[in-house]
Amino acid sequence: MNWTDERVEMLKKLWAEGLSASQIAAQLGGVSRNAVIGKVHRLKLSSRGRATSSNTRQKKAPAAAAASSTASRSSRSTTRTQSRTVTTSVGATALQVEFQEDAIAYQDTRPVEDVVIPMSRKLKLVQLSERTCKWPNGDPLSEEFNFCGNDTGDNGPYCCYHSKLAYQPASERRRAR
DNA sequence: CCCTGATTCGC
DNA sequence: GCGAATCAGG
Repeated sequence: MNWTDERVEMLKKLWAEGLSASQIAAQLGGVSRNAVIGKVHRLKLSSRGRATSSNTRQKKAPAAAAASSTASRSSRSTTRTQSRTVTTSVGATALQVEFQEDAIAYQDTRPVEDVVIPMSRKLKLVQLSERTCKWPNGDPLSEEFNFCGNDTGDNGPYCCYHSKLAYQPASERRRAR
């Protein structure tokens, strides 16, 4: 994936908007967070406006590591097999997702159905990791679409609440809702 | 642990 | 120029 003008502009825009590198990477698609950061640096538009005054990097010199041409990179124990398949239509006709820097508010105070309706973190389709609830809210085609995003805490792909909804045992069913 | 940006350096 | 690996911090 090469950096076309469009992509670069998108990057600048998103970066200026204050989105994190990973979010930008996800939105652009085809690039990693690191790629974005690297590009940002090359474009010299780091710091994002704010003077990072307290930034006096330079600590370690991994030169030694570089010397080892052998694949001593070892391996990350964590499985990076996430399914970043967020294909939210990028077709020619289908317009890009565009986040529109919408106000991420909306805290509808539902009449509490039974237990407790946890508030979703209203995450865009980004920032979802192995531990964030992937329960979708709303219409995927809508701009309002978002994911719960709460911590899953060993409940699989969903948070505590949503995993119950998702895997209703048929027995515990009925009262819910 | 998860995430963030920052830096280095082989390609 | 690019970006993975790595570092450092929250």
